Amino acid sequence: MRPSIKQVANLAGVSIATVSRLLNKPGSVSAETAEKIHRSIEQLGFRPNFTGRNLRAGNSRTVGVVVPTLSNTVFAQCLQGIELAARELDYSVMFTTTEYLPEDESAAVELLLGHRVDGVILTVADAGANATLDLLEREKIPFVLTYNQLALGGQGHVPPRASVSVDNRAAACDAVAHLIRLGHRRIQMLSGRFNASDRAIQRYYGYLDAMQAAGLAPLPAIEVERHTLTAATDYQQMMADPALRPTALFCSNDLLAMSAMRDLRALGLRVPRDISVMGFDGIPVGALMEPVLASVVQPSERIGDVALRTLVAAIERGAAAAAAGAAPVEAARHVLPHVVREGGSAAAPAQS
Amino acid sequence: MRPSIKQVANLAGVSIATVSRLLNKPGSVSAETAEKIHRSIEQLGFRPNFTGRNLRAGNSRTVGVVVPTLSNTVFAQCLQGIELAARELDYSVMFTTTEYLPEDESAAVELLLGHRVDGVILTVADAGANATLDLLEREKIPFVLTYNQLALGGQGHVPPRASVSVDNRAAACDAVAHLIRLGHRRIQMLSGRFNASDRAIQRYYGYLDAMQAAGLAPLPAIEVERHTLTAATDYQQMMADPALRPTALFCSNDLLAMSAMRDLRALGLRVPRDISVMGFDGIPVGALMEPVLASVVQPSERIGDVALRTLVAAIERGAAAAAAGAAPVEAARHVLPHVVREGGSAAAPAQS
DNA sequence: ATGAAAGCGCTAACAT
DNA sequence: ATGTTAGCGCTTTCAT
Repeated sequence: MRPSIKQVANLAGVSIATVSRLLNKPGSVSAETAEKIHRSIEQLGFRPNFTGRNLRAGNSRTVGVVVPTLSNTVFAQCLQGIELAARELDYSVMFTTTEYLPEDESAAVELLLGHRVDGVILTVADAGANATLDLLEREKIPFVLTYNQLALGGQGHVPPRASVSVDNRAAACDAVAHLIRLGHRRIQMLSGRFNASDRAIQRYYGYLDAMQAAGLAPLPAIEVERHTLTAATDYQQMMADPALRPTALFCSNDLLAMSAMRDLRALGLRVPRDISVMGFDGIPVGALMEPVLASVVQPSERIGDVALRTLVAAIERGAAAAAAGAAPVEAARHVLPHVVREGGSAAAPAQS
Repeated sequence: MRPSIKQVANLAGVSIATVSRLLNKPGSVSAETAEKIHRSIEQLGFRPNFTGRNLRAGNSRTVGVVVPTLSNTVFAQCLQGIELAARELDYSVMFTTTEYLPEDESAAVELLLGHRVDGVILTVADAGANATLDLLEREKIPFVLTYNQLALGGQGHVPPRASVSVDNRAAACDAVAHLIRLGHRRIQMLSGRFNASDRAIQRYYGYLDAMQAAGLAPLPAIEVERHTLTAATDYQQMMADPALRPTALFCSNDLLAMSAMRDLRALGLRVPRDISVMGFDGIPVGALMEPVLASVVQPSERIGDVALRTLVAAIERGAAAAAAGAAPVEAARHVLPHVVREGGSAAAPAQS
């Protein structure tokens, strides 16, 4: 067993209370006792046990993070932002993945709650009707959504929920507007499964907005399984037939866009000469490619950073409120700015 | 305060021990008591508190993970592999980043040790002489290195350390041999800072091996700050001058390779016509580009998976050993296979 | 300035 | 099959 505060106390010839005091407010211990204790700590290689501390304190200075996957750079960067900020604020991060499976969302959160994390940051498939979020709410655990965007004031009582994201709908609209400005009229949206991502739905709305604003006929979105276009036969047919083929593709995320470009090449089509492609996310590698992947950039690392700070603020506000008696929960809805990155993958359509 | 085992016991009219038993070995509780308790648990929304359990048990079923950054997909994938395996084995993951700063390595590990993680998975700058690893060893906390590769039997007593990686030297050698086979003779290696990555050094040795085996004159590596080639003036000069310019570039990682390709384009050079580029890591997006990024693929997610399983095995072996009295530490050195991915970015050099 | 003691939630002897 | 109790490491009254 590792040395505990007790061994330190024994060795230093003081009570455990004094050791604890030295650790927490060093001012309240006499210089010579402090000296003795420090020596004992050194000698034993003592390290305070957070488990004991947490049990006593009822909080863990740990936040839980739940994201769909780390295979998508977007979430990796977000987690990166969370971790950096957490370290700065002296919080630890417990991390889990859901693989886009809603049932795993609740399991993940259950586990985190078991660990008594002080709060949770999560990206869920659908923030609208979500049992996991309801659970969090029931348990009065502060949480912040990332990427998910809440529909403002739906039917019935929509509880206020904190979130950090871009305005997905407006961002998508800007992206499509960019394509329209380039001269495209037949624009097809390619999307990840709507039921795995409420963002994708918002982005489709943004597509509709832009098309309608320009008086163009919107097309139904083609939903594809994560990055596997080959399975989407309707899509393949559309691409193979010049009459059906759109002049531009708007993809709900960059990975999808890059996969699409690869597939188009396999079909003998050239980007942007034969068809333009625009993505969403603005992952860094997109800017390294040739042509540069046109995309709408969301500040993923910043999203993580803001989410963590928002969460910690809520945690500490909550703790203060618990101490004071009141419990005013206020949910901040952070909408971070997006930027349209123009890129060689989106150009004016060929004259036909 | 959240409901504890005590409230459940009260409500069910049994002792806390009985509740605990139901939770741990349900067989030892009568059907009707179980029924009562379950109802109470349900009613109170009770969830076992791991903190209490951990304090008592002396272990946390949590592993710590320390990687340089999540901005490099390689580490994100590795973490993904770790998380998936951890979830399968019912372990939780506490995660930290070092930003390639050795001093942050120890801080990170200190923090994890404070949380009493049962073991640690880490990628350090230099696994050779590393204070953090020494600390872990002193504390007898099982740990597994990822990506880092230990020099076998160095001078003095080299403690056996577990690691999971590819054979960086052989892999780099294979990559360069591929370039040589294509006809290249003047091959320059571009590398991340050697002092931030012992892998980079191993890969440089691999480069030397391949060059020497082919009777070619190796060039000193050009070390660049993470992905910023623009600052490397010697490199810029070399590229600008056709007489100095190598016919192929071997980069110590894919991000670097992709940055290099971008820069070469800016210089008006075309890949692979004017110069070939080969990377290392085999990140998935490399295969989506055109030309496909030639690279040597290391199975990052698998590295994470194997690391976690190795670690858990060590943890549980350790626990068993502690119970039995003996304490045989055996360090497994997993060398996973790499694969050379040929790609359009590496082709035969132009006749000159 | 320091110590004694209670208790956070839980499990594991040890009774019964 | 169930209850009683001690104790994991720590902080925090309450005394002194």
